[in-house]
Amino acid sequence: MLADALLEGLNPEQQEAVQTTEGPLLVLAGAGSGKTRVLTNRVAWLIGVCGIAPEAILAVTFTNKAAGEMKARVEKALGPDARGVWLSTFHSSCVRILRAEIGHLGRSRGFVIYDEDDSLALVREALRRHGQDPKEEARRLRWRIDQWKNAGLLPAQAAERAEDLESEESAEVYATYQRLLAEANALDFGDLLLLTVELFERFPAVLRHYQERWQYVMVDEYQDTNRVQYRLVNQLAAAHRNLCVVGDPNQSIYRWRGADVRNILDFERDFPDAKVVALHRNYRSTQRILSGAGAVVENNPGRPPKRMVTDRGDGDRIVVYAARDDRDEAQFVVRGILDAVRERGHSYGQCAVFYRTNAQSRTIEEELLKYDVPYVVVGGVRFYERAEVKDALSYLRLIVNPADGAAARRIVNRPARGIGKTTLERAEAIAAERGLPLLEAFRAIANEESGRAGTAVRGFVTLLDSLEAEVREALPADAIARVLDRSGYLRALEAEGTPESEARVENLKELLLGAEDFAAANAGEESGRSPLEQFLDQVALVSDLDSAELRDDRVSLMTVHSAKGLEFPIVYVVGLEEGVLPHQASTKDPRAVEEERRLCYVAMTRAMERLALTWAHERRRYGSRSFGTPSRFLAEIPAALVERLGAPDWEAEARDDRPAYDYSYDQSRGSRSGGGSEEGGVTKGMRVRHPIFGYGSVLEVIGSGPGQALRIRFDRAGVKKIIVRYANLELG
DNA sequence: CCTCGGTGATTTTTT
DNA sequence: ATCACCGAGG
Repeated sequence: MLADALLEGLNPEQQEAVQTTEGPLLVLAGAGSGKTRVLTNRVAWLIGVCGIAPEAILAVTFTNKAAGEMKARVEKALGPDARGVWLSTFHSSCVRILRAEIGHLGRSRGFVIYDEDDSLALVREALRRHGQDPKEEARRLRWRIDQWKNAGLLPAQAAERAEDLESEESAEVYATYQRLLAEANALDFGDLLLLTVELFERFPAVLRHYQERWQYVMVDEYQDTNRVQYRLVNQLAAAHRNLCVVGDPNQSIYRWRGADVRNILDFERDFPDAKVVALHRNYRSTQRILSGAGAVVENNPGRPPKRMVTDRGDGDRIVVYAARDDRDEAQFVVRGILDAVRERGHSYGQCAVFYRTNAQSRTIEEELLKYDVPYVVVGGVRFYERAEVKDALSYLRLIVNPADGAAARRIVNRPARGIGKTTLERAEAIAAERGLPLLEAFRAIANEESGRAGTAVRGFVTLLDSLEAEVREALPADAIARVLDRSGYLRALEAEGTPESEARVENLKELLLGAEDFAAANAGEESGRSPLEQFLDQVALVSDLDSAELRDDRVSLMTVHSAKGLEFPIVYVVGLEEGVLPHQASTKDPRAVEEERRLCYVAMTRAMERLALTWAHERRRYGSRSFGTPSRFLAEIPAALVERLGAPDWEAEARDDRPAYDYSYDQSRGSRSGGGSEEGGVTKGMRVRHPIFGYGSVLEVIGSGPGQALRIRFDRAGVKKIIVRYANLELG
């Protein structure tokens, strides 16, 4: 009976994927092919039909949201029987394992999890200890360390592979960074995975325990796994070899974060006996949308993807709108949405706007506001990364783990209590010298110094001590409330009385509410760790106040990356220009362009009924004006699928090898806007390209009309004075 | 120690 | 345009 229910409504391929429980299985799940349903039904099948113990199943996803969704669906099918399944993200799975086993690596189980900010601060500190200036280096190096970790390289291995002096030095700082992390009893995101893999490698008996436990392993979004995740999955599945991975190479969009699409492409090589099931029936989009998206992604080299088919009918053509500028583009989008809602019975919640970069949301938002269209921007600054929220949490972190230097550094002078840079630096020097945690260094100052600084530090240390006594065993919400009150943080914020400070107070209230919810949801769970500790784990690993983002009565705005996994009846993808999508930074590297193309594919395949792609001739970018040409991806969509709106026939020109529009400043054409007017004229700060000197910035505009000259600082050739009329300059 | 103003850079970001 | 960071001055 349950068996029938679990197969009902599934197509033959989906059924096969659900029923294939033994041995390695690769499910190639194209966009909208009902992948989540297959995964959840497969879990339910294993338990409810095959009689496998829930405890023997591990299913990992990338996001909490995906994990939560699957968990809910499995529980719906099976009831409470499903409880024992480990269904969580890579990172939380690793946290659970490490909380139990990290002792083997000589580390304490009470570790805290550092986010990007904390980790950046620590990289700075590491650089300082190497006598280097942390200014410029820090961001880049943090990135590099992250990449090393994604690739599964510990400092020693990174050093081995260093081919130049700079890499060697970086690897040394990496080693110091790891040491500082250990001293702070902290792990960064990358460590969670890397140390788990290391643990399993060095302690086979520990690995064996988990291998035996998990007879069935499933991985979602396998195309986005990085090398460490790959190793982890292979370690865990090695004994039973019941490994099911699900993914779509065409939706691999996190290469820049260390994801390695080879993981999925080589699955059949890794497991020669693997069964492969391809889900190519699409349940989301109309045929035109599907064919258009497929035609784009087919331009990537490699095995051409299997064409997706749908039974949703042909649908409308894909609209391609050539806008005059970004405002016009936004207007087009908003008018279209208003039309869909007023004339065609759609709700705002069924409409979405996707863009390549967050900065592009501004123009769209302005226009939506103008017409009173309700919207929500998904993503952007994350809740738990807001300064005030991090401040409050840092108090808790420091109370739970006095070794947490990042937390101490953060709150020692927040609210302002007269402990400035000088004092902080002295504390850090003491910490480095005597090998103490930062907080202990502050204690030393409090005990040893009598001056103004000493008094201030004493105040801080006393505050912390009394807070610790009050709060350590408290419930998270109480702890936060007390911290905000006793530290004077809330009072200081309220005293400011600015709109910003009010918003911060609001955020803190939201944090309190979130903490209360957490306490309600997690009452009595897990052993050994205080509610406060559990709460801190949770906020470190949850990207946002989870849900409540997509609302039925609001238009959704988000980056294409955030859109992955979602679907909307009506979709606008804006900014389809060279330099935007594909992004400027990606155009030099063919592999990066391929990823941009997949990004375009992901964006298009989110649409169920109506899809519009827009580009703008002219766009405000970094404050100044820039001119754009239609994205190469637009030309890859067969004309028969497209309805072209807006400005003139760009396609004929785009087929040419030249840019679609020639905005050269030569004598025959003058400036684009007809010369003289400010509209298209050259202004200070503008970026231009000279046929001989290359790119440069305009320092000064001298005169006007035919005699107009420019002083330009060229990136390579220095400052030169150029007569516009003769120079054949291009904007760029 | 705090605040203001100049400087530079500026993709995407599940955890 | 905007934001984060740094250095000079209050």
